[in-house]
Amino acid sequence: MATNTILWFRKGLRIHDNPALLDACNNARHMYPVFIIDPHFLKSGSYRVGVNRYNFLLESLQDLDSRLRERGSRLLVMRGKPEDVLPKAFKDWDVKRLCYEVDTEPYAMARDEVVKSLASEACVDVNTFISHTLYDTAELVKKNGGRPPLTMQAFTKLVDKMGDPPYPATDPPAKLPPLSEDAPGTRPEDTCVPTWQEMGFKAPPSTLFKGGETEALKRFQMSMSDASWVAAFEKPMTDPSAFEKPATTVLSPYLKFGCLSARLFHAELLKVYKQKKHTEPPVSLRGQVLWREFFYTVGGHTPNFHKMEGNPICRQIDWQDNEEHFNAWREGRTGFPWIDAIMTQLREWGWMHHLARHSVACFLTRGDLYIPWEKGMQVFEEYLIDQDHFVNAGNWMWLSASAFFSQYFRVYSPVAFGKKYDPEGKYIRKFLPVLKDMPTKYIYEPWLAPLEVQRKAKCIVGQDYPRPIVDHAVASKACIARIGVAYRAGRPSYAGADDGETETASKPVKRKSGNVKEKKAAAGAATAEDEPAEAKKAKGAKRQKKITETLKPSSDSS
DNA sequence: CAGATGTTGAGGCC
DNA sequence: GGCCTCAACATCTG
Ligand SMILES: Cc1cc2nc3c(=O)[nH]c(=O)nc-3n(C[C@H](O)[C@H](O)[C@H](O)COP(=O)(O)OP(=O)(O)OC[C@H]3O[C@@H](n4cnc5c(N)ncnc54)[C@H](O)[C@@H]3O)c2cc1C
Repeated sequence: MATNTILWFRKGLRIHDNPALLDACNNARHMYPVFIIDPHFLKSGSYRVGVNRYNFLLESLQDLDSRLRERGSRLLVMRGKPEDVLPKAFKDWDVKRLCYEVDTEPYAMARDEVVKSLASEACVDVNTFISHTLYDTAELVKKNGGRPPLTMQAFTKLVDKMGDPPYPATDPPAKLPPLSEDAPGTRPEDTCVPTWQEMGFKAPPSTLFKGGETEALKRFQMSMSDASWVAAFEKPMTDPSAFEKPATTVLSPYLKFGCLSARLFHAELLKVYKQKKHTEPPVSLRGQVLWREFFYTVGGHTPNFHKMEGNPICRQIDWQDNEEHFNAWREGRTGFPWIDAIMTQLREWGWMHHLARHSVACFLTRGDLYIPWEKGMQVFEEYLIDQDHFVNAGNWMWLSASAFFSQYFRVYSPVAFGKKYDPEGKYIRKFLPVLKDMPTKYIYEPWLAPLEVQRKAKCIVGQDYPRPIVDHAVASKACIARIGVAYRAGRPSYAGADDGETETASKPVKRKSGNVKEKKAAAGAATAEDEPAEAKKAKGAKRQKKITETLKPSSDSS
């Protein structure tokens, strides 16, 4: 018997690969596609979202509405809280089934639990579908023995074991079940997509990227159309300073909002890979989609993933907040043009290249300022158009050497790193026009320019552009030393799992400290004197250096 | 338990 | 652009 259904959009702002949409159409007399906006939530200021991402969302809703209209339906943008709006709609529209895509973010899980119980009180069936991620991440965790894998290698193996993810769902019928036009609360003027002004933003959006499924598919097709580029993609080799044409796909905001299906992306990549020799995860383009899946999997199954405290995989480090330094970083006035340009791109575009994010994240945390990674994550949360809870937190832990990555002594230089890609500083000149006439020689270090040069460039350091807030050489050394102390003081609590310990307090590392130095000395001597020249040529011996053991660990007292 | 490896370091050298 | 060294962590493998 035909019934009335609600299709509740939250993420998954698309028509393609949308199993919840198919289910909501199934046997439906009237289907009500709903998106709920809580205007007070936004205005209360407790929600960290800037106008660029918010407007991207509004554009995505607008596009969704037109695509629904092409199919004889339309989007109802309801104002209020889900726990008020939905029960009322159940009654008003005589709804028997609520369909939506699963969202595993903590706040979404809590929200959906409340809605589920309200639906059950109203005798409304709830059908949910996993289509934001490639897999059901809970299944991945189960298959991995009940805990998420914490390295990309382990994760890739696990995914291999799982087999290919579900193929994208079929397209919905050309004609969707219509709304009942006399249904209360559905008048177009009451349910249209608001503007950013109506949502209380004062300044207009400045990003170049337009939201919506139409734009997502266009951009996706564009990226995939160059099969050689797709097949040869190697993430670490891409250029963070490219801005005329970004070096990576910029599909992230579309994947974040579900304007583009990750499964469609993945399936199309496999098609290209069938035809061509290709790179492999983690560096390949498919690898990038797996990184997203990785952070969703770990994040969705780790308590307090977005915090240091109470987070079992996170190193407990004695970060120190410093308001002055933090504000300088956030506002792009650290005095390092490479850093400040990236932070400007963040505010203006809401998107930066992955390695640009590395540069500024490293600088804020383990590289120079020693400020808590959570502070940086919150700034990204406000300004990124692709802000994604688990991905953002996971990458911030990575960069701050708090989880996943532990080579904290490898520090990005706020001067040298950018220069490698963009010796002329085009990227800096683009985002920091105050430096546009600074000679190339000084573009990464304007404080070194003689005053005469600064005058000629119409940019006096300390006046038109700030002096550097730290001496990188000094600051990075201090950071490395300090993190070293924190590392030696304890390990994240998950590490206790091996020997059955599960308490939350970090436990000290058991380690004999004596032998480290001896090894170093011996190895140094060996490389200098004893190594035959041809040994150096050993194929693929990139890191084979520390050669045959001339060192005897014998005298190593315990 | 040593040795290789880990998406993406810098700096020197060729 | 590749290779080496700097100093040095965690994890996997045989
Ligand atoms: C400190 C920091 C914070 C970050 N915060 C976010 C965030 O909030 N949201 C976000 O989507 N990405 C985040 N990233 C990851 C990465 O920088 C972006 O996903 C990527 O730059 C987006 O550009 P793209 O779509 O052109 O990437 P491509 O290289 O074209 O990759 C394709 C897709 O793979 C996924 N992907 C790529 N790299 C990563 C990664 N490292 N982790 C997870 N997924 C990845 C994205 O969905 C991306 O769209 C962050 C990185 C860092 C270092």
